[in-house]
Amino acid sequence: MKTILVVDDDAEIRGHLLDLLQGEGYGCESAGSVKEALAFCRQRDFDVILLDHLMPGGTGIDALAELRRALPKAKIIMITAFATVENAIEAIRKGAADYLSKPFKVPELLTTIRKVLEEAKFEDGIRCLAIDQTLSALASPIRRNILKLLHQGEQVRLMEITRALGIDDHTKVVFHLRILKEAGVIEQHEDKSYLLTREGLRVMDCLKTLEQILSE
Amino acid sequence: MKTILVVDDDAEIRGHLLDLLQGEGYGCESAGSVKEALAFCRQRDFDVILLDHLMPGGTGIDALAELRRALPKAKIIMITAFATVENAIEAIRKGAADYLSKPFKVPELLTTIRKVLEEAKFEDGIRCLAIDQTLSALASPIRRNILKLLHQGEQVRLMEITRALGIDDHTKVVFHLRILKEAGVIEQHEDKSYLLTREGLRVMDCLKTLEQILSE
DNA sequence: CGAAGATGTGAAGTATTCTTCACATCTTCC
DNA sequence: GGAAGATGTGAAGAATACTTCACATCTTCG
Repeated sequence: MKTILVVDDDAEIRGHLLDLLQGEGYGCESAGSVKEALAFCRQRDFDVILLDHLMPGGTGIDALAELRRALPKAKIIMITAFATVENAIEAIRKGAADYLSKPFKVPELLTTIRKVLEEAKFEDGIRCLAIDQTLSALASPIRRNILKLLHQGEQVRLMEITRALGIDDHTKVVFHLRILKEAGVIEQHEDKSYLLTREGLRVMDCLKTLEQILSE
Repeated sequence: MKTILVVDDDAEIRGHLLDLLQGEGYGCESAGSVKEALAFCRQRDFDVILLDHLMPGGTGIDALAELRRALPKAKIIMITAFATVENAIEAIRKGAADYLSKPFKVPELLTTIRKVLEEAKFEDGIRCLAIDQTLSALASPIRRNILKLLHQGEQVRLMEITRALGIDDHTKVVFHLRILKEAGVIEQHEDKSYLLTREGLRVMDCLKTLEQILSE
């Protein structure tokens, strides 16, 4: 069941939305303040957060950043009474998934929710795919050695890698380089030499941490 | 070439040892104080550290801890003029690889160095094996899902995992659980339920970092 | 006790990944 | 220009990893 957190200071609106959304089969909670919302987010996960733009003690825009930090995977829909383009742009820039202006019609809200949930599903799929590929890439000692070499050497050419690892068949190295390239941890310079991507660099940090964990 | 750092406040002894070890084909540096030694360790790596027990400004025992933190992979051999069992035990407890008492004969020193280098090679092999196993374990989505389940649920039983993942054949889950168990990230309670090991918990942290990296 | 479910083993088959080899193209350097 | 080396592709075979199935044992509960 998908879960939604409604954040609005107006108790009546909260009640309406809760009834409506629960009727649609969503799991719902509501919070009357940003503080309360953050407390909820620390306890449990939500798929969607409906966030009113005008909250007592600061705009919802400030809350947006905090909520996103607390639940990076949650999709946040901003709701505002006074819609301006500027507000909308700012909200989207700060990471809101969508933007609705009051008064909105119920079907409009529901389609918006369905839309962001679809997006979430898609992104989750992508993420899973990416981590799968990255971890598969890291699972081979040969590939980890290649990465270590690139980590030290900055830019290294195919035959340098091949010889450094003491491999006779260079096509074997090509095979593993391709896998690393497809995983996005290495890339190829115009002059054909290989180097770590920014992502690859950070993956190496992670690998180092893992090595430390495993060596107690 | 294997490298050795000699830490002793007596310049004459340092000179002797340096000549001797360089003659044996080791790459050597020497430090007259713990501070100097730490400075070296920050710059570069050593395979072995020869550490005199009695250093001005504190015993070598204190230095031992600091040096080990600076270079976790270096093997430290403590050397002392007044050998006592207590000193030796304390040194080993604090992580010294071996213990020599002055005056020692040259062959004795050399065999000790060779011995700890052999140990290091062995441990390095073990470490490689461990990281290989761990990463292979993480490379399968099914196994990562199992880990996530255990991470949330603390203790979970086989059929709970099987059903939660929507798998019909429980022996498939058994297969993956065995791999996770062999990798040391999960263990089995007496009542047969599975849970993360301490190591597994830390590996999950690492995995979370990786996920964040890959979702930018 | 005995049926139903939980846990697990081992073997056989399937799918994937890895290696090897034959060959193609493109540089580099004399 | 052409020999030598660097880089790469694609296919076939070897090796591993994964799945499935048949079956064994051990709990649990009526």
